[in-house]
Amino acid sequence: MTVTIYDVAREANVSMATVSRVVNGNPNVKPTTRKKVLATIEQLGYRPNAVARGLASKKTTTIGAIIPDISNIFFSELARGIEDIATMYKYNIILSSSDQNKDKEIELINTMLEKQVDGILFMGGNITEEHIHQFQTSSVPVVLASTYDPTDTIPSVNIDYELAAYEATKTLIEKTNQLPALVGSQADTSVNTLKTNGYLRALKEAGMEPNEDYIYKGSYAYSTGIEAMEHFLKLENRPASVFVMYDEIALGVIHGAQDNGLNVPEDIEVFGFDNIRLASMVRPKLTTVVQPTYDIGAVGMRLLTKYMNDEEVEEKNVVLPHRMEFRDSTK
Amino acid sequence: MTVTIYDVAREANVSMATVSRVVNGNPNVKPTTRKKVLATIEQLGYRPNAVARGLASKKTTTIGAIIPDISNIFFSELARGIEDIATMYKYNIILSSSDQNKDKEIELINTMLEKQVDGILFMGGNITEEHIHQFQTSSVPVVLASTYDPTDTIPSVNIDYELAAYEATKTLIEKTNQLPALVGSQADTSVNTLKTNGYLRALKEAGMEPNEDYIYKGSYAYSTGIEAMEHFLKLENRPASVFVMYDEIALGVIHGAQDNGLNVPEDIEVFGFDNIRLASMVRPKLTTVVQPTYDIGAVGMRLLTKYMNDEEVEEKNVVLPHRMEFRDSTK
DNA sequence: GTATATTTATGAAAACTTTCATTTTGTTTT
DNA sequence: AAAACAAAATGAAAGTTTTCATAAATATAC
Repeated sequence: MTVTIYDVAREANVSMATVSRVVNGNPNVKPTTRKKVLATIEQLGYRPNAVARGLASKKTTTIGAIIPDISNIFFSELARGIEDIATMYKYNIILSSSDQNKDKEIELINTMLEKQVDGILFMGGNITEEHIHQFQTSSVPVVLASTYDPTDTIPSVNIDYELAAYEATKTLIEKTNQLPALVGSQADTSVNTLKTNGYLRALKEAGMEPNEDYIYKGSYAYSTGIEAMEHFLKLENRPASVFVMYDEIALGVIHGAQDNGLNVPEDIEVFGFDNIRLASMVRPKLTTVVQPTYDIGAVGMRLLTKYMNDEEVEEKNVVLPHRMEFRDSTK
Repeated sequence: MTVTIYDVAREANVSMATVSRVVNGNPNVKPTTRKKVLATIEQLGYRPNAVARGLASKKTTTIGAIIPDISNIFFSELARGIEDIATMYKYNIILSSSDQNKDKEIELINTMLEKQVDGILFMGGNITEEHIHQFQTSSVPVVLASTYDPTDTIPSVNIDYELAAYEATKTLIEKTNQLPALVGSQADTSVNTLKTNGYLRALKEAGMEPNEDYIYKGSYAYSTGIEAMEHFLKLENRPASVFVMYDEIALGVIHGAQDNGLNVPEDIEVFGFDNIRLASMVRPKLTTVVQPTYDIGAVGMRLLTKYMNDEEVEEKNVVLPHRMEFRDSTK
């Protein structure tokens, strides 16, 4: 039914090996033979079977990408960075969302290894010892993207989340001379921890004591920002500024303020994190930490290709630059 | 190096066939044998090779998804719908962005067929005869999602875009008694055509003539909305309302109006399309056509599983319901 | 206890391509 | 024309699993 390399070989009066060479562009084929084989391929409508090729060559030209949630605007942009570079290097991507659920993450890693991917790009929440063990015993290279491994064992691409959060918080302190609030996600992920640490470090450096009332953590969602603002407004003294760990939540904070009659930034300043596309699609436009989202994916993928091709890698743990973009949600 | 089914068979003193049966849950294995095999598998760390399995069984439990742009918030939500159902049925997804470029689309279809996917979920721009020919000669089933095939040849999941655009436009006409403007994407895609047709039909029915000055089409981008608004404000008479073919562009329209001192909806009413998450993350919240984005993906994937399992399909071309959600960008 | 049916296990073939060692063909040199 | 060399082509193995026809073992019926 389906045409195989064997059919082509028979029809063109050559061996399978020759057909294989023609298909793969190996130069050791006489031009006339190549022409004949190509014609037969065309005529028979032969299409190489990548599964058989994968079995024979032990290369699938497919990589696995494990991502917390593809419908999340941050990760979908990151995914696009991965994809563009993957396409450039002729790889396909098996993409799966893990919801940062550890069991699902481990399961996905195993499924991908069974499918014989040539490499894995992992974006996750918390890297546990079990993760590291999986990665280290993996038969193919693994690269982390936007995912912090405290042991720096696994190759990775990140920004300095702690530093960025520190800088943003420090800026708010300098602007207002008051204790900034912190709003974020309560999920137990390394990135969350780092951002919180940066916030605390800036406070400490300014001689400020953290105030529990000024820290609000909920789910990773716009609504968390609304809730946070409602919480702050119930307080005797509401904060003069808020550092928000994610832009999407920051939008909620802004709207929570506005919906309660406050003006941003006059009454309260808001500092976001990520610079998702929405950040400048909102009024006032959001001041935020710019993270090169697309590039994290692209550089991560490029790093993975280096490992897959056994190229020399000069920097195993890449830290990309971040910066603060001052827009209209801060004074 | 890697342990194969053969190693397990030898070590457990059974045949490969028996190991295969244990791995695949075939009941024709004596419990004691199963236990022994399982123990050997555990001990040797055997992991089935899905590529070899795919070659032998002619099933890869992988489907291909071709999507215009994974970083687009609409498609990433659709992708999540696909993924959740795919996971439910134990399929993995090879996901690729086509940028609605026809050559790339065709190339991706071929790559995926070479990789022996069990089915293809296609989201694209314009379905040409070449597409249809590809799909019809494909060895595996194909389902279209949010992609209109004028010939209704290929199974598909959509909403009635023409009707939805008609209804939205009609609503604006009834509210304002004036000619609504149209803002959208100029890309030559079937969905764009359908929406434009719906707009024109509502005009015609109200006895209104389309006015070129009131139609602004640009790229699929927030900035197009800003530009459109600037264009309208240069006109002698600016429109009283705008039907926008995509929410993201509609946000641009709203901000373009606001940045020029207009109030929405008092000075100009804005009607969007899609109901992306951002629609209610903006002030004023966007009135829009609600499209069940996630469900289009989920239903599309479910439909594909039916074709892959040779199940009976009662409805080849599924049309999901849409509705209008009135929020604050219309009076 | 034999015959029959059922369950369990097996060996070999099939799936399709790449790879590698080897042979054949063709060209150049002397 | 023989020898040496390079280019082109080949055959067979390897890769790992599923599948199918068949065999062996066990259970059931008479």
